[in-house]
Amino acid sequence: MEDVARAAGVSRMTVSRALRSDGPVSDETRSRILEIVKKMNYVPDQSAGSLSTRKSGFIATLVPSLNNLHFAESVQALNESVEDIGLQLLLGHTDYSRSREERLIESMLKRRPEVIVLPFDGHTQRTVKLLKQANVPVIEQWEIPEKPIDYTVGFSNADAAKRMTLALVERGYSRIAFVSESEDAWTRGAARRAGFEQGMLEANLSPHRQVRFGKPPISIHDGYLIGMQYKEHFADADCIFCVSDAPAFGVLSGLKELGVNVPNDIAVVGFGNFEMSRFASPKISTVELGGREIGQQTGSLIRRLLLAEAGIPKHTPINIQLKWRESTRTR
Amino acid sequence: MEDVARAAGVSRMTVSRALRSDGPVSDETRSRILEIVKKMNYVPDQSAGSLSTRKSGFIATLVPSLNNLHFAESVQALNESVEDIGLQLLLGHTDYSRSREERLIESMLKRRPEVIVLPFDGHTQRTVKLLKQANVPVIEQWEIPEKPIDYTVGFSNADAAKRMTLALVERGYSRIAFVSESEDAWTRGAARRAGFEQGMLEANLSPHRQVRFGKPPISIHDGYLIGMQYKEHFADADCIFCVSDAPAFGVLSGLKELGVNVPNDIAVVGFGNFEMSRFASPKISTVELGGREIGQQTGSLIRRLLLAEAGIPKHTPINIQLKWRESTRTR
DNA sequence: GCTTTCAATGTTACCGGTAACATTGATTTC
DNA sequence: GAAATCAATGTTACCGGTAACATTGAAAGC
Repeated sequence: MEDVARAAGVSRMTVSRALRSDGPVSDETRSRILEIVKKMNYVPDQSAGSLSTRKSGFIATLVPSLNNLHFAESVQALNESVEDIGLQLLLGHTDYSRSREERLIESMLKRRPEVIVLPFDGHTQRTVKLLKQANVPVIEQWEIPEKPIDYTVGFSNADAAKRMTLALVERGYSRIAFVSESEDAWTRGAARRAGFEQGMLEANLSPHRQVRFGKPPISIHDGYLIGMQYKEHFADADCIFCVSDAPAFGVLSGLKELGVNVPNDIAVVGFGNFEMSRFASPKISTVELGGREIGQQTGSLIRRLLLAEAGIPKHTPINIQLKWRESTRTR
Repeated sequence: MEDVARAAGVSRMTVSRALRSDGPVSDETRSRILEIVKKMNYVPDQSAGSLSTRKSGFIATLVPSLNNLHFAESVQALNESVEDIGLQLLLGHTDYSRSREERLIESMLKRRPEVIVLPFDGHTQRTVKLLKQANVPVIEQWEIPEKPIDYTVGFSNADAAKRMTLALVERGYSRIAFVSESEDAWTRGAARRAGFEQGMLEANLSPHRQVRFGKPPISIHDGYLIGMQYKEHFADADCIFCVSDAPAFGVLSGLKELGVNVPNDIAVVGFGNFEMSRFASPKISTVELGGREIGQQTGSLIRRLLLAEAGIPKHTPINIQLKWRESTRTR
């Protein structure tokens, strides 16, 4: 910057001003400086600037995994909605591990992010402490925590699963089985299971047809193995409701291999509306979660937070939708 | 840091040393300082440190899109392989646009990354200029450029497609159709198409059975629409080779809807080995690219670069594999 | 014509760390 | 016992920007 200033015959400060579009510099001086900047290929060092302004321009962003289009989409939407105001995502994936989450947050805080965005899936005590002390807005996404740290953007997985369950009952299914992970480490999965149980109880039906298999996150392959055990698990069921589309897709291919017809012999329902569900055969009925919307809403929430607007709501609800396709009968 | 130093009765410098595991500080002093750090919840500011050491700890990383498990996996693998040495990814997605790529690089350079990782898919002239002037190692991934900027990690898409084509011929297919995007904006797709054509010519077969449809990146839905036009496009073909697994999956569901049997009436082959291909019905034969391996190899390359090791090869080749499944006949 | 005002620019200090060199005091060496 | 050595710690300056205040000179106001 010194070099540029010298070449332009001004002080460093004037160069600094010329580079920020709002700085009070005469048009003539600015254009002269910008020309020299270009000629000398000068690229300002944003870290140095951040140190002085105390604005890092970073958003610490955690996702469970990129290996899942939900999250990837939501990150992409978030990025798109904040990049025009010069914000950068610092991305990390927790791999569904709370201790990894804690470690990531600890290391990201060293970069002084202006906002912290993370999925809610339970946190360690230390994570909560770190987040609170960071003195930075925290946005928890996807599932809504009972005790939010700060802001939330998401929906209730339990309510969504319950809604689907009751809709299935309304469509004539009564012996509905629920497929989920063998552990409840994955909070959102556990919430969906709870929603299923509530729905069944409310309809006076048994919530006890459940298959629990596979470590979170449950995969297509886990679903396939479950599907292959049709006789054992689903002989008296009329519908298989899966905790996510991945196992639903797998279950379908297992059933196909056994010659079990969906939806005539049994219905299959997923959760999440992955792209593959639209193209499975039969196409899978599922719950659409709006990953893009979560990213976008988080982005606009961040913009408002950084402008220090007043009256920003603590919770931004996201709408879910039931998608009916070929894997269920229509009444 | 000043506060910690005062509380410990030492100078700031000693605190700084105590926080870096290698600093020459007596064990007693270090443990005392670390205790105070913990009690006061002091989190050092890495930007300030970077300014002084001139090491940002950032890796600028571009991907075409996160909306594709290939890239997501490779990013995840890269991240895992460098996070233990304290490196952070600055992630951006180009959305398959070169001007977006240019803009992202420009903005990331302000963070003074220590390495730049990006997919090769053609660059603008200005991008190349920016990269060269940045005076930082550049790693181009996936496709191998004819004129690499610096380091490369990847494989030749043309060779891979040619290999698959010749293998199909060997399996008895001769009237092979190739499905790809309507534009060649996507360099890797164009390379695959070129490889297909070379393979067919080498086998003395016609490379002219081609369907070009959809904007890059071609989607499952595009494939579906293409599959639905079986009579029009594939009446005299015996195999459909798709530029990626996404359209292959879509083609399959289109054909199924028309009652065309795969592989008896016609074979379908993809490229990329997406997870869905293993669970489609029939399961899709495809080319496995090794996204994780690209991420890992890039990670270990970066480690060697930052240690300034000697004799680092400019190119790291990645192996591809042909995966034979149900969508093709075995000879 | 003299003061006021204001836009454009300059000066100084500081953001929060660390590099490089200086200092100190105990231990080793002969 | 004096000099040499070395581990532990301190001092000073600097990394590359910007905030905050100071200065300057031309235009506006009376």
